Amino acid sequence: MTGEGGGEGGGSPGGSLGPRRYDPRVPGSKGARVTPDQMVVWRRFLEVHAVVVGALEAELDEARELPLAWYDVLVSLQEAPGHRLRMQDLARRVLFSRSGLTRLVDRMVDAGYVERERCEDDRRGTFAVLTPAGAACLRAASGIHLRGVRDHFVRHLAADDVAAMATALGRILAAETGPEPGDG
Amino acid sequence: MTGEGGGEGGGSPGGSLGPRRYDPRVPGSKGARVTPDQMVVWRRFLEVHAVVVGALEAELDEARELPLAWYDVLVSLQEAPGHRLRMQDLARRVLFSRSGLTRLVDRMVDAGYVERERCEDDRRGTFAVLTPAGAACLRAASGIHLRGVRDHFVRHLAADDVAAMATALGRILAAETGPEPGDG
DNA sequence: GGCACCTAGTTGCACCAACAACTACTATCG
DNA sequence: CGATAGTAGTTGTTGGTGCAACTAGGTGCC
Repeated sequence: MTGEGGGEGGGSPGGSLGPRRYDPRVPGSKGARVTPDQMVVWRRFLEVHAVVVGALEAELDEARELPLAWYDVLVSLQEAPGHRLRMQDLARRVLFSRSGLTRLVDRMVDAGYVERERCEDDRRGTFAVLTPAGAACLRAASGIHLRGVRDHFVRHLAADDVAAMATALGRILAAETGPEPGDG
Repeated sequence: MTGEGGGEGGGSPGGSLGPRRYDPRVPGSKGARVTPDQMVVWRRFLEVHAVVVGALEAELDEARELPLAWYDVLVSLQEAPGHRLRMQDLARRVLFSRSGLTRLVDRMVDAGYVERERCEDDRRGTFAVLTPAGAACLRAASGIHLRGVRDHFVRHLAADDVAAMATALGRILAAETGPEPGDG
């Protein structure tokens, strides 16, 4: 999935897209192209993401009727000072659009896990605040989630895998998200 | 983002969830909780996925008006013998549900990239077959996509990163897709 | 102080994906 | 051969997600 569709027709980041003659099965491509080894990593990366996230979602939903997106919101609020976050900041954290977060928070308010609170300093703003019920839900869910992360993901990683991946992924994040790291 | 309250970057664990010695609910593996280092890898994994896939989707859609899911289907068909695949096999490949794939193929048939073909051996079955237009679309798109994979992902990986990640991710896949992962 | 411009959040709308029910076909067993 | 169970694919329905438009409030500039 989302793997190679053939080869690469040359081209540098700023240059023109090149010709379309190539053979994906010839490993002779080199230079700035994506090598087969690199493509294997990319494909496995996608597949692992799909499989592991799918498993975590299923477990969390089965055990607690809790969608993974809800869990993300609960974690973000739990970690925030005062257990509250402006909608926009929360949206950035959980990688949602504003509108998507509005609806998501609507549902979580209905469920009693979150409350909205008017921001006094900036009357445009709204805080999403974790309720006791939300915190309790998170406590109960975190065990399930962490167990899943361990069983489906980190359990298979040796110590040097962890180190190597932390470094490599950190390098990608640093480059892709700009000078400031995405987490702080 | 689907992480947990554990600390990031080896600093203090930001939330009340992290500093737990071990969770008694964790079955049969005392002390084998998720360490902060492991949690960092998991969170970065998720973040990299979101950022890189988002960038690739945007580039492909901007340049070719081609959703990433369409590209995945084109790639799968291109790689298949006879440039055709049974719906079910295709669904497994692109990690879609049966119904989702039916609708997706509907759209791609409308676009002229794919054709349906009755399976003679098993009259229940249907093949999705790549059309010349689909192959042409894929050729044009693959350059953009591969460039994106290189620029946003593999470019940041050293040679031993590639080796380490291929091994580690392969181990996860083998474990998660081999036996039934029905933990819970 | 008033107007243009910006930001925060919500809502209308369209699209997309999954679940479950359904049709069509195949395989198994008596 | 006919009944039952199982498989392949499609369709009805439902829920979630993003873009663009909209409202409300803030900021800068004169």
